[in-house]
Amino acid sequence: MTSRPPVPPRMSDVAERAGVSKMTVSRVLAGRSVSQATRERVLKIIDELGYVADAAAGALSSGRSEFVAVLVPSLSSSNFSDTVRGLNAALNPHGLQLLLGDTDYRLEQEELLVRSMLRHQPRCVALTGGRHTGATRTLLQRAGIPVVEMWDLPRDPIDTAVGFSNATAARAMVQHLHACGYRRIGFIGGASERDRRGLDRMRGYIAEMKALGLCEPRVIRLGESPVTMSHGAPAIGALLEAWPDTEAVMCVSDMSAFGAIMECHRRGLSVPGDIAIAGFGNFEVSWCSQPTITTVSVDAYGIGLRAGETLLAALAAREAGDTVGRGKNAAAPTARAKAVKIEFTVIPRESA
Amino acid sequence: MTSRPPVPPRMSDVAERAGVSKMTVSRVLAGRSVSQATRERVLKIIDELGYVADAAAGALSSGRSEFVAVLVPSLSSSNFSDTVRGLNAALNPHGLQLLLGDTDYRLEQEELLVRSMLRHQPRCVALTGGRHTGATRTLLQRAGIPVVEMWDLPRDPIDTAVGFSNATAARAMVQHLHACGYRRIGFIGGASERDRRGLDRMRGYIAEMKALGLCEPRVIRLGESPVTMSHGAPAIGALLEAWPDTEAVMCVSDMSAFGAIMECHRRGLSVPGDIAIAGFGNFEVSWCSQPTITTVSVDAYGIGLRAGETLLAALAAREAGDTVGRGKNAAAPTARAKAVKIEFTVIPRESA
DNA sequence: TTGAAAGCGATACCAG
DNA sequence: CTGGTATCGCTTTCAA
Repeated sequence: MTSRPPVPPRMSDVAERAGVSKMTVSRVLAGRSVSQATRERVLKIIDELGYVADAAAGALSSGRSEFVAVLVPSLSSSNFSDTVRGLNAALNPHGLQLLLGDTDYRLEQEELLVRSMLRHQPRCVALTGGRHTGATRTLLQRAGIPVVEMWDLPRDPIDTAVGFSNATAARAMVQHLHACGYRRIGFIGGASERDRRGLDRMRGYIAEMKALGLCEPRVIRLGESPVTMSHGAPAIGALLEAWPDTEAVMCVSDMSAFGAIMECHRRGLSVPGDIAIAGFGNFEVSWCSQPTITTVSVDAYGIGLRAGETLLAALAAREAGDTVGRGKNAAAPTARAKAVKIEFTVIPRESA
Repeated sequence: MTSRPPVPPRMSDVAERAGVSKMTVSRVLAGRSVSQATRERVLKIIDELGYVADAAAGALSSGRSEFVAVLVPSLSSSNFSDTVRGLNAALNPHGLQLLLGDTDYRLEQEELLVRSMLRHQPRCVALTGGRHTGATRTLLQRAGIPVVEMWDLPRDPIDTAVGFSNATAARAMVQHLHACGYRRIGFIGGASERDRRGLDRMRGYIAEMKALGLCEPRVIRLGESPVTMSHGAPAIGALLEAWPDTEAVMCVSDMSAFGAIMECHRRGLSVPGDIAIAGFGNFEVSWCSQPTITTVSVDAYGIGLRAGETLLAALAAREAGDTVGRGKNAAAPTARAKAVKIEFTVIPRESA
């Protein structure tokens, strides 16, 4: 007991001390059939030695990792962090480890991250949105692994998709406001071209305003995505300056809506008395604030959960149909590409 | 051109088509000195083939990965997601990839995640808080890699720490409230024993109440961590029921404070007219809400940034002092364990 | 149920 | 600046 070896123990060390072969140790770790006595002995030695198996070696040898590449536009948005939680809830029990990346709403960044994550041979990939660079699509297709696109239902999905139409959801909100009797309705959102879901909501708003024969669209676009609470104040300020007679405002997100409502309070405008304000997302603030905020509820966690399940199903199908192995038939295109539609609901509350 | 091979190309394929050895390809990828002409040719082939290097093989061969294990109690808390952003900002430029884990405030979960992440041979580890299971400490020590504990300044750090004393910060807030003239001050926080930082804030509150000779501590503990906006309403309800003459309330987090303020509005109590309410964390809501919320500002992003820098420094020191190699001298304990103290500030606003 | 041998795909090291 | 060779630590595969 002079000094513990400075090099971490290997599987062969464990095997030696347990008087078995490496393979037996490997089987114990993988939970494969090994006699009860042997298993216990090996486990004991592993514990004594503090042995930690090397995942890189395992991945190289078996040709499969336990990684799932996950890309979201922003980790600070509760929206996407809920989706990540959902993904994790679905995938963790299957021993899969999320490799998380934050694209900052930039497609080039997404491409960079995909490229870098693909180096780890992920079992599958979850992306946000339906737009990607050509290279991203190519990379993913060549990788031949299941892919799911979240939060949108792209016309031409890479593989599978779990989401909803942000445009349709926005139209539903305009319809709701219209049904409430509002006619001069404005929209405030981010200025970034990169936030496709935000843009889709804006487009939905515009389309529905036209469809209902309401006033010309009144759109204010300001600031970066994701819009936060501090977005609302200047945005509604700009809106009211441009169109002082606006009756209702639809915001690209509850965060913005909250900021707008607070600004109205500061200006002595009552909500919805003087002006109605609606949000999007059903974030916690929308039902905790005073007044509570009318919004569109989307199950962000559920999107992650369903996306995870979709990936698991694809992996299972692959296991069944393939001889597995280092991508032998990996090129076989997932012919059963499907889309999972997530429901949304307009939730009328006090603010509109 | 009948059909593209279904198996992804290897480095040897690239080498062959470029008419060079694997080593040259490897050097090109690693950015080491290679003649300009050769480099361009290799790069071109890589692009044509869509070659993606296998990180597992690289890690096995070189004995080092590009992973950094990061564990936070919750990914949904903007607090920790900001810290993660900071870490990423510091580490990404150095080609390091975060391996993110969510412990859900549970030490056993943390241990599980550490164990599983250690299998990937991370270059270093960032943990949240100063309390861990014995096994976690042992695992980390045996791993012999730099470790940083964030958000706390533990008495006996595993290696290094970047944080502040939550108790001291809470005391500062009590002092501020006292200086404002409030005497009957209450505290509302979560009920979970697992949220150490929340507990430390509560302890700081109690200690300072005693130190200032104010009333007996008035503590309400309710709900799980992290406390969210919806925590505040029931919590302040309970507080006012138990001690109706309370003049000021200090909340474990801005989220809770916001919920409490909204509840006061519902009850027709003015803040701070009828009751003062303070938060903790300087979250966005604290300066966007109406009234703005008095709080303690902590640079969550900065904690991540500094933690990342601390890890980078440790890695650099290790490179310099060691012959590197597969953990040869890896056991050499980081004798220069240090702690980085992050400043906090009480920010007086409208609510208190 | 167990073991021996043969790689997995890259990098380190040493020559040239 | 470039190439050959020997691993790296594990799992696969096949035999016993």
